[in-house]
Amino acid sequence: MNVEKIIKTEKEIPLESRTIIHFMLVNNKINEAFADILKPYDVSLQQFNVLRILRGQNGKPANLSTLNERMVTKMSNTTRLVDKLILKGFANRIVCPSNRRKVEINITSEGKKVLKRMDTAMQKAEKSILKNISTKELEQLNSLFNKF
Amino acid sequence: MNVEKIIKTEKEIPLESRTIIHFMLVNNKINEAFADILKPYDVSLQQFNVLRILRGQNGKPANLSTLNERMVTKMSNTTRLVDKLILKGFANRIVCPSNRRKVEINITSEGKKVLKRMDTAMQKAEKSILKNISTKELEQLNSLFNKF
DNA sequence: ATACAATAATTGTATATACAAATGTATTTT
DNA sequence: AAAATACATTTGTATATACAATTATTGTAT
Repeated sequence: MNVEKIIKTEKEIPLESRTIIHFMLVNNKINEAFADILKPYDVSLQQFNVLRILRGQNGKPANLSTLNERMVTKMSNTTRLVDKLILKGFANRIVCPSNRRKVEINITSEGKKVLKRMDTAMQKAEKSILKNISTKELEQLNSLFNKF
Repeated sequence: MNVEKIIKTEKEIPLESRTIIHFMLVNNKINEAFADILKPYDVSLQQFNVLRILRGQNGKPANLSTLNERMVTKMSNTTRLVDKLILKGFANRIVCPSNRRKVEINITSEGKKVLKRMDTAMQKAEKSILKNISTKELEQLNSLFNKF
């Protein structure tokens, strides 16, 4: 992935800016790859992320603030994201009996079923994205990312 | 930046997935920092990017496909992005006389003026984002990103 | 017990983005 | 020259996301 070629510039980009642009380019590539995988299932990457969180609860319902805390990309309208999952039959939502301000969200069995299929496809995509990166390099990336 | 802490999970995340999640977390952080800087100017990161491309043209007008080629984050509706810039008085657009299918987009002097101020603020943000990263590490990141 | 503040989620509204279809123009083929 | 194709952009429509205001419920202070 060559930055200058992709954004078609002849100018020398300062190392700092170049790194950030590079960062964004790789991130876009990853996001597009994942979005492509998820498209047939009609869920966004964020919706997929929430489904995984819900499954990870092992039956214990999640409320909105829990979801927000755990989402990789936090966002300012989880209510509507969950609306979409419910509409698709992948989740359900009831008012929390012990605290009627809260809400209890669960993944449905249909949601689990579809998520399982998505998982397989997503793992394949992950492998493909990282096919040129060695374990040592993955560790390097992680420790560099820690500095941000 | 600790992945497990941020997404509040106790489970061990496989190195591959962890790297990608880490990637996204850092990217989100960068995007938020930049968005915060740009918010007072009422432009999005993509709009800022297009303004910079327009300025980089040095008076030579750009058409939509040129913009699309050079944008860091390509998107499927550059017409409307440019609409917004025109609405804000930062750009103008005329039909290309030599090929009436095309369009000629230029940055206005108002656009240049505001962009100059944004640049200063954005550079500060960039510095702050990278404050813990050495030159050597920046080079490492770039060469690792090349593998994607 | 009432008033006030804090918490949790929802709703309204605006902008951003994705994608397909449509429009208008230029080029190529027959 | 007319028809077909290719090109460049725009428009319609749907979804996604951001942010502020609102609603409903609970907790706290007087």
